[in-house]
Amino acid sequence: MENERPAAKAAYHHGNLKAALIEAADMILRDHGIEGFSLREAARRAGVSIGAPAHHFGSATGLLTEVALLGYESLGQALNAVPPTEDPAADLQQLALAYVNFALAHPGRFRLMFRPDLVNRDDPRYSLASTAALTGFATAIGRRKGGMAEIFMVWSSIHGMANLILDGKAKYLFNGATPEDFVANLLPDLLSQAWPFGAGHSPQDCV
Amino acid sequence: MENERPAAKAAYHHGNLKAALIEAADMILRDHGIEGFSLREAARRAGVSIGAPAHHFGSATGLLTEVALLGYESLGQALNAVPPTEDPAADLQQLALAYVNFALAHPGRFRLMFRPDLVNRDDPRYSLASTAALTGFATAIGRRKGGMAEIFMVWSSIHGMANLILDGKAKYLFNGATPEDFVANLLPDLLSQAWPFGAGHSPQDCV
DNA sequence: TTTCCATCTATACAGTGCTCAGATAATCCA
DNA sequence: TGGATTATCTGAGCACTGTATAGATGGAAA
Repeated sequence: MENERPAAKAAYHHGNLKAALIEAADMILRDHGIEGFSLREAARRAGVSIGAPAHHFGSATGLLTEVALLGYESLGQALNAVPPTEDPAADLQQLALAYVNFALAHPGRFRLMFRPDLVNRDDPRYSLASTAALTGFATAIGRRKGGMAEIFMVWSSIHGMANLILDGKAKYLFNGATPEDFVANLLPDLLSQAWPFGAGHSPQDCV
Repeated sequence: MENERPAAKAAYHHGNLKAALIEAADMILRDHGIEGFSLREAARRAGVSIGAPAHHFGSATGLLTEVALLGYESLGQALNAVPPTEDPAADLQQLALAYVNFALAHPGRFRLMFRPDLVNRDDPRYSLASTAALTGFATAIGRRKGGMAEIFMVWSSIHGMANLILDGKAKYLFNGATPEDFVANLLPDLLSQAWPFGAGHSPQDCV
């Protein structure tokens, strides 16, 4: 911090501005959410002039696209951290937990990743990062019962949970718990008791 | 149109500005989505000065809150238009269809309704409108298997579908179909085949 | 050393939400 | 009917935003 800023300010050429701006943008998302982001604030945090980001990213969308790519990468890591066991249904439940946990732990990133107006999806890296993050997830579903339709249904369910909780539409489930407590304590029970895709449920019986 | 605008321009007092601004904002959402909205553009469409809306709504959030209230009202109407039958599971499936259909038919409204940063949820009318829109929906779920947890799971599933489709994350299911075609033709099959809450599935077997 | 070029600064423009003094007219009251 | 009150709306101004462009800077290649 204290040994980078002066160097960055002293040097006309930042040296690593692109990475610094991505980092700064990600920090803004963490601190003030997606609505707190501005290209100028990112430039300010990197200790650089207003117009500097344009050279590296072209536009605000360009910078946010990079952050979204990192977001998908970190989501993929969180999902891949769930070790596959012999019980695909239990795995699926753990994956759901990891997905919701990620959304609550990184709401800014998560929201950005699904905002088509803020991210350039024509960037070929976007579809790569997006699918890469969900492949382990998709195969875990496929081990129970394949098909795009099933993957879509499970994903919808998980994604809907994350969004409803994140948007404050599920407060009646919290019982005064913090988001961390909710994911750690309440959500696992909720998933095993009422989630039709998780352990204790047999999708074959349902179809 | 042509007989309202001149009257609105001629008269210093608009006479019905509050309603006109809400209507204008809703039209902006329809035409250009949530990101195309601006308080100034709403004022422009109503043929009124920039500062006029502030008197009626205080802020942009104030105006958007009114639009969100209308949104919940129209969602409630769409869901209540689904007639209850003797088969609660089939009803649930129709409700899911209506929910997703609403989201795709009114993406601007739908997105606004779930944006906590754009809507004033402290307005007591918000929680009223929000819960009122979903009561019929909730009771239909309750007829199958009660409990807040089940309602949350079904809602999550439906809401997740709507969001993933709306955010362009389910294009692989479309097979080149338009959103209208998708809801009319493909989604019903998808729901009856892969949705664990719909007709053809017995939640009792799953639990 | 000198040229070249990527990088960054400075400035300007059009747009935004919000604030506030003042103009306007509808309404209420005598 | 006439006058005062009050809700309504205007217009200008402030601080902020993203983007475009001309020019300054200095590292790197020749």
